[in-house]
Amino acid sequence: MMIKPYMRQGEGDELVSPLQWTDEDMSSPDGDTPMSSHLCRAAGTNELVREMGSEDAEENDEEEEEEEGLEDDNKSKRRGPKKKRMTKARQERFRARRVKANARERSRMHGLNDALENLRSIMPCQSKTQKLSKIETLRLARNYICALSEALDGGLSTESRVFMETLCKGLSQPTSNLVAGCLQLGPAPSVGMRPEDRQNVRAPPTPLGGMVSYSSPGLPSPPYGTFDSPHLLHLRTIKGAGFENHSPHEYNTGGVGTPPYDGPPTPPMSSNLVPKQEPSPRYPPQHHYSPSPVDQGVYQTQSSYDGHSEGSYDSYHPPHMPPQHITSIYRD
DNA sequence: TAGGCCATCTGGTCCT
DNA sequence: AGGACCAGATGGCCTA
Repeated sequence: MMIKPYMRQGEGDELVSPLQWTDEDMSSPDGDTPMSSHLCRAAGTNELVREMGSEDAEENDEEEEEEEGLEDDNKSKRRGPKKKRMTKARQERFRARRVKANARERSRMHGLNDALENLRSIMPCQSKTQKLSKIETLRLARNYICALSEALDGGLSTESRVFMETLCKGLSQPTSNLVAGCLQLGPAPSVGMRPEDRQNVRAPPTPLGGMVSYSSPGLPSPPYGTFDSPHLLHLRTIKGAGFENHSPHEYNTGGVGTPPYDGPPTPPMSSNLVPKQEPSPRYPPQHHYSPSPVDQGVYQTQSSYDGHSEGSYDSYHPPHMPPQHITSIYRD
């Protein structure tokens, strides 16, 4: 159990949140520095501290009920709405509310995480060793939907390079590598994979008779997961199928300063893709994949993801930008 | 050690 | 009044 800074150790191992602190907790050992230091640390705000004066804790209940709603005569007159004094009774109510609200919020976030986990579970790429982060899960999900939509429209083969490019758009390099690794699995799907990931490998009913073969050479043998091709729709491959769909994610301003998501495809699938090679044995199964400088050279191009805050990630949709044509040396 | 990711607490706002 | 939702703040954990 993590000990949160705003918690204190209870009697046993249990942790006590500020809202469960007793009055004693709210006073420093010397007795004159009440909860302010705790709560300021806890919430990054001193609003509560302002409301909950330490003197209130000294008052007995009768005084509290009596004072509630009364004005504080001896205090200087201040503008703005008067704040009710935080009596002991109000403190208790406040704590109870806060504790309940915290629990609800926790529960809500857990629900959100569960939903995200469900989403992860249907993603085409899964790895037991490299869990997709929340943001990457959402990005990949969006890409996946876009790619499948394109495939449904018949403009994109699920085995094409463009399909993978679409999947990798805006993803971080590690995630792109994961996707690429999933797609690169050929006749010997287990080669270069971690043992725990190998069991995930399923032979998909692809026209190629195996896993979607899609690789790039510099791709080190990975902690990659599997590309769950049965998810895919295997449509006819359209020769020379360009990348000219018009879903919003394809529009970008290009170049540096491009909004995080709508930039050019993530490097691994981009212009540097080279013919497939045997996975390198230099990445032992236990080693978490970390591209060597050489490998990075293979995969690293301008990433629209890096260097941008995530704040504007999904909010930016250049309205009337022409679709980007991906230049590629790759040929189907 | 810096940076990414995460869980949690918190106060504000909106809605019922 | 109370719940849902949201965003900010904070600190722990992990990895490069």
